Amino acid sequence: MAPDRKTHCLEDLRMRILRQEIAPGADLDEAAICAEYGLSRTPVREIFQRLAGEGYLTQGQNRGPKVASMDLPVMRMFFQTAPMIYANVARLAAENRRADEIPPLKATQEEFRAATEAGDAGSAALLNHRFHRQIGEMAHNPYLLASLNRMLIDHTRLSQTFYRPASVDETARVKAAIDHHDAMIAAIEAHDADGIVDLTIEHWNLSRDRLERFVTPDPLPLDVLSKEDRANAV
Amino acid sequence: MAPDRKTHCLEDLRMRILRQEIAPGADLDEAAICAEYGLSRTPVREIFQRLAGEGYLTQGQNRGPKVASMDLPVMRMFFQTAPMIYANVARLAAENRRADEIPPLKATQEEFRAATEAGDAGSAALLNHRFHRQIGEMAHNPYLLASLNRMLIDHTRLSQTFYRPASVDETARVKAAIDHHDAMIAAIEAHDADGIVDLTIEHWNLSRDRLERFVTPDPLPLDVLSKEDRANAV
DNA sequence: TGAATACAGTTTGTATACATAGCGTATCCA
DNA sequence: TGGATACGCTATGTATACAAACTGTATTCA
Repeated sequence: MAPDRKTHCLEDLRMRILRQEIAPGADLDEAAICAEYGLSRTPVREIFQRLAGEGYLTQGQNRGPKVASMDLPVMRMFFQTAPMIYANVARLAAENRRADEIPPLKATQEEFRAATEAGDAGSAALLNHRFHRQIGEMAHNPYLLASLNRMLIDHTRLSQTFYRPASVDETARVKAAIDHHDAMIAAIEAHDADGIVDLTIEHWNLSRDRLERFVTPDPLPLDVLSKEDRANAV
Repeated sequence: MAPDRKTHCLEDLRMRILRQEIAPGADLDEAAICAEYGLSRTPVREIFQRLAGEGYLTQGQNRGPKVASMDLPVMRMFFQTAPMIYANVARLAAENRRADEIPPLKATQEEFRAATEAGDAGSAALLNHRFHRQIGEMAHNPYLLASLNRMLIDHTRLSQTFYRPASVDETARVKAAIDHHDAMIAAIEAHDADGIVDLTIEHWNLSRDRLERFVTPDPLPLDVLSKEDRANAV
């Protein structure tokens, strides 16, 4: 059915952007997407509008849509703003959550746990995204939700490498993140606002360390080139 | 030219929603808007998508667009969240503003001053909206800007009565708001982050008092009906 | 009489054809 | 040879026709 194709296109584009399969700053080819998803230009253009509204894309006048970029000034803002938004959203979620919102959150967490254990890094990042989005919705605050959703787009894009642990140390970090989620669910369920703020800050610190290492990785060793090579290099 | 008509339609709908000429919760008639602005359905539908992304409208599946409602739970969140967002945006604006962003802000303020002096309540509310939006953009923080813009939609809708001062006391409040704006411009220009946070809180408190009075007005006098009338009323 | 279903009218969604605007290239002139 | 202009191509924007879905009403059957 047609709406299915449209919904699929929308969600698939979101996913591809979050997984950086479509890189930040890349131009989207309308015709190619029409062909790929079997839709005409009209619904595809509506999808572009929608994704632009959600912060996945930017659109100029008479100019194709571009995937939202992640340049340095914006990244600075990301690290500066994230803890405030995350902590406040979490507090409101603990205060305002409805009982029927708990089971879906737990379900996401189980899927998330399974994906990390299966080593499915891409799915894990997406499920982590969904987990935090669900908490955002439980806050029932449309104003903060707007910020949170934009933060999560960039957070998920940045964290693509996180769930692909390269070392024992990083495996431990992923396990810690899963434990945080469990504790966060418990705190939300118990209406423990102060508790979840602490947990959220802790969770953020874990994430931040990893993200900052990704943004500013260890420098390459200085002596990879022998003196002769360096002399010949120019 | 066509883009002009489209842009005009977009901005005019925004304005009509902000001024509550189209009430919260109202359904929009696609055909009527096409006819009114001389556009076909395609661009009008794109405008709807865009306005939905900005938080002016909500759209359901196979269902016409509705103006975003302002129900009680959301209003609670509004009052709870506004000072945090406003204060943080203002701080960042003072820290990150570029020199070329100051003159447009001053220009808006002059238009705003003129509108209040002319007693043009609708324009004043819209120019106040633009003033705070411009400060939001000067923060150069896309995450917080998303929250701010959504807050300003509801703030402007709520404040429709503000610039239509009914009493000497309220005239004084409007004057105070204008003075706040002047001081805020000076603080931003001076990179005075702490200063503008204080100003912003003060500005918010002024606004909040007025808005809360609008949301919960003084009760009607109890003795409007005489005893006999009440006896006959049922 | 009440409920359920079928049908008509309206509204929403999609496809396609057409119009316009931006962009690169090639050619011509100085 | 360098620059500028004109031409054609591609991509973006708009209009319209068609399809599907929803809504309200009327009719029929229990």
